[in-house]
Amino acid sequence: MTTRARGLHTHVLESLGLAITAGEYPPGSVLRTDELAQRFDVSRTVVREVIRVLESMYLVESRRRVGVTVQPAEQWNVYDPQVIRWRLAGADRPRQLRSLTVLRSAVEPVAAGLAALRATPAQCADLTEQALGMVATSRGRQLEAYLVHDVAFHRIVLNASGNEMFARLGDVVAEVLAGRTHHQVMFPDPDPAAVTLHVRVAEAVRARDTAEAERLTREIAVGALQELDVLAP
Amino acid sequence: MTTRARGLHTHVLESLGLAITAGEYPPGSVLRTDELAQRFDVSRTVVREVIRVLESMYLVESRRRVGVTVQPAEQWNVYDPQVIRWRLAGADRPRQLRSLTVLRSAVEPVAAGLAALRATPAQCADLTEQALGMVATSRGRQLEAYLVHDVAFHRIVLNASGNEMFARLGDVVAEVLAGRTHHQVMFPDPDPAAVTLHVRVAEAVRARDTAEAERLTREIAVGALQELDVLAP
DNA sequence: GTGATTTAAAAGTCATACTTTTGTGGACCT
DNA sequence: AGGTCCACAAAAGTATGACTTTTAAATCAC
Repeated sequence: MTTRARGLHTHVLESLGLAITAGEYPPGSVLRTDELAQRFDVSRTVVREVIRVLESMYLVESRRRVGVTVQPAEQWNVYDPQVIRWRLAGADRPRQLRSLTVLRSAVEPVAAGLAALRATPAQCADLTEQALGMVATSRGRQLEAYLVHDVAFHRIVLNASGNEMFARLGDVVAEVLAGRTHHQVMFPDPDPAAVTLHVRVAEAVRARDTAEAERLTREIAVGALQELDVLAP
Repeated sequence: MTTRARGLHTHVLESLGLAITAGEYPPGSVLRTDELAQRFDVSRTVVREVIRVLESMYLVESRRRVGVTVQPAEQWNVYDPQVIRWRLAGADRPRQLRSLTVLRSAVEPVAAGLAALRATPAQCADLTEQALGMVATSRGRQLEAYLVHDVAFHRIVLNASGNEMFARLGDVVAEVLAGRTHHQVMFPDPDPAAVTLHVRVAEAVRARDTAEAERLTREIAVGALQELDVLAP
C-alpha cells in the first residue's frame, strides 16, 4: 500500500505530487490526462480533478492542445502544507528543512514577543506546563515525549501571538521538529541550553516581558540553525 | 462580467472562493454539488473540480452523504496567494492587511540580513537603482511610480536572501504595498524617513553589513506598522 | 430506551460524446 | 527563401447519465 485507501483522487494526487516535488519530472515535462488516467487505471474525471489541485499549488499548468506542463520549483506554492509534506518526504528534505528553519528563526521571535503582550492566563499556564514537561523529558532518551512538549510549546506561542499567519505555521513547526527528531542524526538527549531557554521564554511571556521573550526565542532559533549546520552541513 | 472569461472553472472558483472568504457562508454551512451546478448553470463536473481546489485550500470539506461543508476561518490556508487575494478583495481586508504587515515585519529584517550576506553584485546594483527610484518619485504625488520601485525593492531583498520561503513572499508584499497605496487613505507623499531608510538598506547590503541591513529593515517595518495604526485603527 | 438494520441522500467514479482552443504543417503567395 | 494564411488535429474543457460507495438518519426489534 503506497498510501491510505482514502479514495482514488487522494491516491493519484499523492503519487503525482510526490513525484513532481521529488523532481521526477523536470520542469517543462508534459503530461497528458488520458495517459495518466491509463497509467493510474482511473477515469479521466479523477485525473482532471487532481490536475486542478496541482494547478492551484502551481506545480503544473494545464493548457489546451499542449497538455499539463510541470512548473519549475520557483513557482511552487511552498507554503502549502501538502507541498511541504511532499518535499519533506522526498529528495530535497535537507534543503526544505533548512529553509523552514530559517523561516522559523524569523517568525518565532516576533511571535513570542507578541505572545508576551497578548497571551491569556490559560495560555501562560499551558506554556509553563509544556516547558516543565520538556525539562522532565530532557534526559534519559525520551526524545519522543520531549518532542510532544516541544511541539506543543511552539504551537502555543504561535497561537498566543494573535496573528493568524503565525498561528498557521504551527503545523510547519511541528513538521520541522518531528523531522529533526526522526530523520536527522540527533544527539540522544536535547541540548540542555535549549531546554532552559524554553523555560525562560515561558517565564518572560507570563511576566509580559516582550523584549525578553523575543530575545530568548531568537536564541533558541540560533541554536536550531547551528544544530542544523553541525548535523547536516 | 464578474470575472475574466477564463473558463467556467475559473469563474465558479472565483465566485465561491470570494463568497466563502467574505464570510457569506458561515462555517458549517453545507453546499451540495448539484445545487451549485444548477445555480452557476454548469455541469457537475466543473463544480466538482472547483470543490476539490477549495478543499485543497481548506476552505471546505467534502463528505459523502452530508455535502460540502464550509470550514471555519482558522482552517483556511492563509498563505495561498489566491486566498490572500480573495480576502484582500473582501470584507476583512483591514485585518488581513494587518496580519500580513506583521508577517512582513518578522520576515523582511531577517531576509535583509541574509541578503547582505548573499546578494550578487547585480542584485546590489538593482537594489540601489530601485532605492534611487524611490527617492526620485517620493515627491509630487507620484505614488504609482513610487509603488513600482517600492515593490521591486522588497522583491529584490527577498530574492537575494537566498531562501525560497522568503522569496515566495514577494507577491504578498506586492499585494500589501499595492493595497496600502490604493485602498488605504494615504498621505499624498510617502514618509521621507522611510525613503531614506530604503537607501540606507541598499547601502548596507552592498557593504555586506548584515546587522545594519537587518536593523534598518526592522525600522522600516516598525514604520509600516505605525502607519497602519494611524490610518486604520 | 438501546441496539441492530434498513434506507436513502449525497458524494465518488466511470464511460462517452461533444466543444473549444491552439500548435503545427502545408498550401499559397510574393 | 521567406512570409502569410488556412485547414487539420490534438489535447484540454464541458456535459450528461448511469452506476457505486459511504454514511447519517430513520426504522425496527428487543
